[in-house]
Amino acid sequence: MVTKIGKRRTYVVAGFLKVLSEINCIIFTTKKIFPYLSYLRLDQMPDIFALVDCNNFYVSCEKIFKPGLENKPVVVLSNNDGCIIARSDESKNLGIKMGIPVFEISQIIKKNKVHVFSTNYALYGDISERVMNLLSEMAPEIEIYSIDEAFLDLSHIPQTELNETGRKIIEKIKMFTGIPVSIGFGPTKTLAKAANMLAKTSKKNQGVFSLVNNPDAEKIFNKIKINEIWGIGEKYMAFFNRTGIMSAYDLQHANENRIRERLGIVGQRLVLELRGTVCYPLNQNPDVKKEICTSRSFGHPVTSLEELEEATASYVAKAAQKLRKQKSMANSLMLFIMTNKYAKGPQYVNYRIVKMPSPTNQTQELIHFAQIALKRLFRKGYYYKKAGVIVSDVAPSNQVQTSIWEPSTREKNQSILKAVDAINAKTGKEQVKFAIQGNEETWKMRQHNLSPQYTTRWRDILEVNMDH
DNA sequence: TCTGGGGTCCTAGGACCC
DNA sequence: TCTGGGGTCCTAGGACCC
Repeated sequence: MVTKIGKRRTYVVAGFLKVLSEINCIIFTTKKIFPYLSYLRLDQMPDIFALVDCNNFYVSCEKIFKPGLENKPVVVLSNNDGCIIARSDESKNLGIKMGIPVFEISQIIKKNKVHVFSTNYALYGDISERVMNLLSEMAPEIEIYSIDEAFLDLSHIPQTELNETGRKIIEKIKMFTGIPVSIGFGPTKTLAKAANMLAKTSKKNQGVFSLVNNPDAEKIFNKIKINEIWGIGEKYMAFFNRTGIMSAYDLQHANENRIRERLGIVGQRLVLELRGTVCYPLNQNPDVKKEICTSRSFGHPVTSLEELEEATASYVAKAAQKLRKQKSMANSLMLFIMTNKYAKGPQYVNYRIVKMPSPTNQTQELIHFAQIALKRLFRKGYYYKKAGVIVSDVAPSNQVQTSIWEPSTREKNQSILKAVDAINAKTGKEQVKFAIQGNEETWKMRQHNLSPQYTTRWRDILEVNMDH
């Protein structure tokens, strides 16, 4: 009798899967006719997602090479030494909030001897790569989601071994890179994210938490506040609070169709993911960017066209180099300049979009178009604070349509730029650049507390004194 | 008197993320 | 004195086509 039921079950499950795969085909062909079905993505759905997140990543990177910072309050600042963008636990306990301008808490910093670092992307980027390489070895599929986070497909791990696997991963990352990480498991990305938050917030979880068939799910979801859920920001929170949806539990049991009416497909996916239905599969090659932005605030207010020309040319050069690195070309370029929105003086914000005659990734050409845009944008008599360039409509170089308007100098310039990129990559900075980028860099951002590039520049590598 | 209907593509802006 | 930077996806509406 028992075996019969067992067999029958298997049959039922197999039949269900078959139906599912058929639905899958139908959905792909009819998605356009029934867009409301588009939340269903039945291709490659892992059963168990893990989210690995580095704890206080930038601060942890600084700590690797300065063991004396252990148990001390540490913060890392944004570009231009403007805002707090990373905090050690000790700094969090001092009440230092994420994202606030550093001058607002100068008293707290002084009084508690908080260690302050300028942002050091060269270092963080390199450490990140090491962490991600290790993670790739430990899972069949991985999606690098940000500089300090990755989703793993751990469907092959038995549920009973999840916690142990999590602890092993933590140990390995710590041992090989010195970076502490936390891990959350869940049947969807949204739930893995939530589990990760719980892994971090409770000491007794020791950095690992699973929401895969968790028997206390109801109690746990009741405690998760609506704004703690991945994908819910200020506006959505306001909407949910108005409708009386305050916790993850409330949202799980909300009327899906009503949410869909008000928040569209994004809202509906939130509900489904919380219920355990995968709407966001693992995305394994998100690397090629669709647009590339380079923008900076200036260290000092800028008034002259010449300085703006230098600064924007430098930003364009960076963007062009990123384009070449991912083997892409851009069809369109956007340039913007703005005054300091916090200052009292007259304000000016403007942008200009240039459609280029043929797609390119050559610095010279892009600078040329940016300069045209800048001359049209520029107004005398303002104190400019920030400028930036965004190249968009990006396509792979080998798929680009050639045009009869293509400059005849392309090929020659291509080899020049190749050499420039090679030299600059080797020295780790802009050793070779275009004359218009200037040399003074009077506009350059402030970075008063920059740590050395321990892992990416020869002269910054630590020396160990064997005498002690 | 009376003026279609269905579709695609593009873009700007909004919302979110780290 | 001082207030970051770099992305993605979705949607509504306009332009355009037949």
